[in-house]
Amino acid sequence: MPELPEVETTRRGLLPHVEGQRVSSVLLRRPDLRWPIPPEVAELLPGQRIESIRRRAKYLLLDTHAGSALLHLGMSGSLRVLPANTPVRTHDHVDILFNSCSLGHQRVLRFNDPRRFGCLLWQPTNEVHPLLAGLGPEPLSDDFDGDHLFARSRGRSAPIKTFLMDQAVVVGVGNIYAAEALFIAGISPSRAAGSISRRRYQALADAVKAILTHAIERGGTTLRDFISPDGAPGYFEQELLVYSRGGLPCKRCGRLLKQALIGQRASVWCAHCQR
DNA sequence: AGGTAAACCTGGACGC
DNA sequence: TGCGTCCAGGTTTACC
Repeated sequence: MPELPEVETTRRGLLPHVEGQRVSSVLLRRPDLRWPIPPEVAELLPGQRIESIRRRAKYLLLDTHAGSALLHLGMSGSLRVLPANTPVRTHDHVDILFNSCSLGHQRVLRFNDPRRFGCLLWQPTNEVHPLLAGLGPEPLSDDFDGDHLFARSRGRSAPIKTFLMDQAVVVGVGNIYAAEALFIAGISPSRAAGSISRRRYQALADAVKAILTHAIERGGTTLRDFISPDGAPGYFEQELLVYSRGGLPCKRCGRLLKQALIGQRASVWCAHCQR
C-alpha cells in the first residue's frame, strides 16, 4: 500500500480530524507489530494534545508536548478516523481514542495492519529516532536533485532500481514509483547505478518529483477516504504506465513490457523505451 | 562498505 | 469445496 504518496495522502486525510485533538486513552489489542510497542505510547500519550502530524519518509509522526508517536504502515497498514463505537475488525491492532467533542461524539484513530510489517514507536521530544537517523533527503525537497543521485551513485554496481529504492539515498520511493519514474526517464531498471550519467540522473530526479507530486494530487494509488468505513480507492492506479503491466503493450511504443525480479522485487520495463 | 538474500506476516489469486 | 503454491505497495538483519 504505502509509498510516499499514500503516506502523505494518509497524513492529509487525518489532519483535520486529529490535529488539535486530545488523546483520552490508548488501546493496544496486541503488544507488538513489527516490534514491541514501547510503554511510552500507552503511558505518555493519554492526556496529550496532538499538536501536529508530520511525515518523514514513509513514517508519520504524531507530535505532542510529551514526545511523538512514530508510525510506519509497512506493506499493509492503514489508519482511519472512526466513531469510537465502530465495531472492531480483524487486524485492528491499536486504537488511539480522542476526547469527546461538545456534542458527545467520540472518535478513534484506528491502526489496522494484517501483515504487521508496520510499527508504532516513540520518539522523545528533541530526539531523532534511530530509524530516522540515516534517511536520505525528501524527494520533493530542493535537497534532492540529479546531482545528488549522481554523487551518491558513483562506484555503485547495484541496479539503478535498487539504488533508487534505497531509503538512505532518497526516501519515499518504493516499488511502484521506482518502476514508473525509470520508465518516464527512459532508464533500464537493471543498469548499474554507477554507470549512469549526470544528465540522465537529472531526468530521473525530475521524473521522481513529477510522479510523486502527481500521485499525491490524485490521492495515492490505493487509498483515499479516512472517515467512512469503506476505503474508496485512490485514483492513480489506472494511470500506471508499467507497474503490474508485465507482458502488456507499452503505452508509448506498443512493444510488450518485460518483467523480471530485480533486487528481489518484481520489475517491469520497456526494453525499447528504457536503455 | 556494498551487495544480496532471508526473514518478518497474512490474505488473496490461481491451479489442480 | 479444499488444498497447495505463489505473490504482494517495506525494511531490517545476517552474511559474503
